Amino acid sequence: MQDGETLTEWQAGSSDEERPANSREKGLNRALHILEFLHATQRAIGIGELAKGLNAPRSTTYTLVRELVGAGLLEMAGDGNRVYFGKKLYLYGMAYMRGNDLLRRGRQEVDTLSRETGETSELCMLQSGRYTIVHSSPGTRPFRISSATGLQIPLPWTASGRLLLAGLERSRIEAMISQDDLMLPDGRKIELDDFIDDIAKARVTGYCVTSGLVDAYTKCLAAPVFSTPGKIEATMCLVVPIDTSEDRTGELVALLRDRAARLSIS
Amino acid sequence: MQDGETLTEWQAGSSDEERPANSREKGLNRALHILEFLHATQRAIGIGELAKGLNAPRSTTYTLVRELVGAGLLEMAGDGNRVYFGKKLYLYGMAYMRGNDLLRRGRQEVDTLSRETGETSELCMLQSGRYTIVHSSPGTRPFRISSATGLQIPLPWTASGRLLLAGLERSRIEAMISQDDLMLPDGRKIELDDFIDDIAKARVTGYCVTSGLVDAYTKCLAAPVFSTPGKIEATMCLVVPIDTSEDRTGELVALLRDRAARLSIS
DNA sequence: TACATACGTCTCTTGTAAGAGACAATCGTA
DNA sequence: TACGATTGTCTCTTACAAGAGACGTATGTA
Repeated sequence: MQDGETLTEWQAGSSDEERPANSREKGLNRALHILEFLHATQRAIGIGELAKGLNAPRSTTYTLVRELVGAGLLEMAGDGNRVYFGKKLYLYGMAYMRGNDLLRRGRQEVDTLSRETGETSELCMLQSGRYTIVHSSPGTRPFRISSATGLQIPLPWTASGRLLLAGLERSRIEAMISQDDLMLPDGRKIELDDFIDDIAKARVTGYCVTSGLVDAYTKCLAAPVFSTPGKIEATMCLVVPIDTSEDRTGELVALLRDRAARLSIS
Repeated sequence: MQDGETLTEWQAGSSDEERPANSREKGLNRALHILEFLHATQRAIGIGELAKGLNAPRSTTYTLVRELVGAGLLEMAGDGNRVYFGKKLYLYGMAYMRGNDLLRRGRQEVDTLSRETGETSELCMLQSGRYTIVHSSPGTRPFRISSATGLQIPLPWTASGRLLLAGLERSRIEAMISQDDLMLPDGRKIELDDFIDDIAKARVTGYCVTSGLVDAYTKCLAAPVFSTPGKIEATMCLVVPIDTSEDRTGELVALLRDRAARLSIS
């Protein structure tokens, strides 16, 4: 996990946060931080460790955890003094899914697409300014490139990222992308201008393909899902081996665009 | 929905709440109430209406909703001034599921069971003292008895309820059951003593069947899922037409118990 | 046995967030 | 056009929650 400094960065959504001092913090905010922290760690964690990770006072953390456990948003994990997400969050999440056509149908499309093609398929969305894998279905390859639901990746590293930002003004895009985001895992740096060009291009062609960005072995194909005409709400994407032939890539893109379009009709 | 009075009853989990007065309420609690309220209504709702429903001050409600929307736990629904659950809750919920073997495997078992039998199948758990359908799979009957995930039903109305309470002391059971819970939808009343007898019986036999409780047309078969030996963590259940033959019922119970036991090995 | 860390609970103070209520804007409807 | 109802924002006060820190206990390890 990151050190204390980065704490403020993955705060809740709203981009323009005022930072008066390290004075007292509202309980609700602390609680939201706790959830966000658990989402990042992806496993149960001790309360002390939690307090340290958030640099929140221990006493406050104990109180909050107790309240959240009481409400069912958190649960004490098996061994006794660790906490993780609770059943209530699962129930709320399912309720969200039920009320959200795009998500519900998108999951199905992704599942069938990966079954049909044998490739890893994903449904992606913009979530508080970050690229997020909302649902993914593994594919049948021996070396499958798995990526967990909820994983967040810098926008410039992905084909979907280029589509999700299509239609936004340059200034909004700049605000969303940090210098770190432009640095690929292997050390290469993407130029902001190139990235913005890519976005414009993706917007026109209606799809996007990137090769060897997140890792050296995969290609990423993405197609937009529209909510209202012109507004890209999500993307469907396929993650395939980088040596996939031109022909097959073309076929897959066509299929992908078709399925994504089907989702858009909503 | 209920009137303002019932508000205090479906508070967060902890059973023993002190109620000093209707003085100031903590922000976090208000927020938890909002989530609980949305879970009950199952649809987007206006902020004013929300404030009224919770009898919370309007100004506070606006502030909290803004914060929760910012954090992604809530989203403004399509038309503009209604709120409902947000993407974050879905992501947290999926994370919970991923970290929870019982739930993950339970969902699969339920799905296959309903496919194999053609009957509606459910995975149920005790959630903050209430019987909760955690996952359900429709079954293939023309008149299927559907019941949404997250639905909460009084414990005495169900076969699963009898199993989930097995092993608790009488006093704890009494504390969990209100007079309303003992009143069936058709007006009949279950005697608390009968209910507790049923629980003891279910505990011994290792399954439970109830007929025509929630409605006049269905029978409910349930089998326990153990986390640690002796501790019932969940139940699997089948909802079948009330005129299902003795023989078939027996077969189904056997199958159900087998599957539930398989889940227990965890 | 002593020492250093971590855990969970409690008490007390004070900075601040919850809430009352006023305000302007936007409805519908008579 | 006048009306009542609803919506979203803002200001100001004070009741109260966030936090510092002490305490007792349970670890591990030298």
